[in-house]
Amino acid sequence: MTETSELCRLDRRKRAVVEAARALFIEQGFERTTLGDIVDRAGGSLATLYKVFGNKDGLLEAVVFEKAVSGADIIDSSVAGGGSPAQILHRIAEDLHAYFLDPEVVSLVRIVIGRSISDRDFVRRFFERTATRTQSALTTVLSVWQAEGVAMHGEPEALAEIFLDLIVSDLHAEAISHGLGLRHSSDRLRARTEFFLTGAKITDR
Amino acid sequence: MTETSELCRLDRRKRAVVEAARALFIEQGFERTTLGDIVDRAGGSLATLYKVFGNKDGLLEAVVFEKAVSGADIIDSSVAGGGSPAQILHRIAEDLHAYFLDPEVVSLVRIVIGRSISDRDFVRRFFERTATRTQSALTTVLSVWQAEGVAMHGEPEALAEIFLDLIVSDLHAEAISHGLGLRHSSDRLRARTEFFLTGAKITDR
DNA sequence: GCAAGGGTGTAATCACTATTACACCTTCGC
DNA sequence: GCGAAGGTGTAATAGTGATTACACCCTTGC
Repeated sequence: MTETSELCRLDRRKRAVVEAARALFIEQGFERTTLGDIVDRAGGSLATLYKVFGNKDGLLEAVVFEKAVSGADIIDSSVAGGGSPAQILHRIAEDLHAYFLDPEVVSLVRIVIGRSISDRDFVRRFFERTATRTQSALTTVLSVWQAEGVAMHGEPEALAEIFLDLIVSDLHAEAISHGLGLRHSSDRLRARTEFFLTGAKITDR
Repeated sequence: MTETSELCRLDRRKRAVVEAARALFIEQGFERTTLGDIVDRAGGSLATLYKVFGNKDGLLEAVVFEKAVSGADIIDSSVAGGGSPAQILHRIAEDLHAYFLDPEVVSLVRIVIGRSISDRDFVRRFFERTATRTQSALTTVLSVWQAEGVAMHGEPEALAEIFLDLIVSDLHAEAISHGLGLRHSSDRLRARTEFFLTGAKITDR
């Protein structure tokens, strides 16, 4: 079987459908988007969509998990940049914030929350791949610092949780309030990271 | 109010419908609850429901805004209890937390978020009555303390925001993750309040 | 008691949309 | 070119559920 050509065609179709679906879900929400809308936008046919994704829920799954990236990679690469704990935390804060406030991510989160009422398992899998993993990555970073002799007040896990709450809370707020006049300036972010450093009694050097 | 007799019949009906609707919305979500379900549970008739609430959206509005209490009252009564700033903040934290983690409140928030995609105005009004008002109440409290000479590091408004993020973030997490193994112990709450006091450099007398 | 008007129960209406079925094309290896 | 395998377009199917219409039954003020 020379599947390359087969997969290629199918794959292109798949991708086009997922992309159209994502755009429409973000724009109008999951329930309000009809499969007809999606096919109109993506081209192709309803029959193919059903063959590939099974049903509408399967399509949502494909859309969501394509974008469900954990912040762990962001944290790791921020750490790799080197510097003092304070410098690294400032960098992590900025990078995470930028990622989590990406409008597409926010919209997807909003959709996932909406579905959480009827499908708990779905939302569990989503957050295991995103929030949970991000938190353990940060916990690890703090633990390592602690082992290296960096002074800090509190358990790494609890501190990681607090830090993420301070930084990512804007994602929650955005997802919840739909951009209700939040100011997420760079200064504000720096101030919060400083607040964290003070609260955790992490002294730079 | 001597109108009891007149209002009584209609009012009783109204209340029964709102109550049934709330229970069902919380249980199954807004979209999955049919007006038939509600009438079955509340008694009465579909015709009355339409006469009183106009349509399904009107009913949701009635349900949500009945429970949309701001945390401002909670804050005010915590303050009225007296004590040092630290003591008061600990009390506020506990009371707010208890209120915001009430399963009914969490479920309603989840529903509101779900609707936010299609109806921004609705969610705006909801959060203006709840979160926004809570935050200004706390800002006022901190400002007063500051004026009275309590040392603190940072603007009252920014600090109020941070405090609420630290304390109420569990509401977000609950609403978002649908109770994905969160531990919200009393110790954890106290630790976070302590963290806040340290970060804000508020010294207790 | 008794009309009148509000409340009730039921049965349409009406629109919508996921899902399936099916008969026609396209592509692609040969 | 050719013949499948797979893709496409369109038209059912089918279930749902908001909304409306309407004919009945209470309550209630007289």
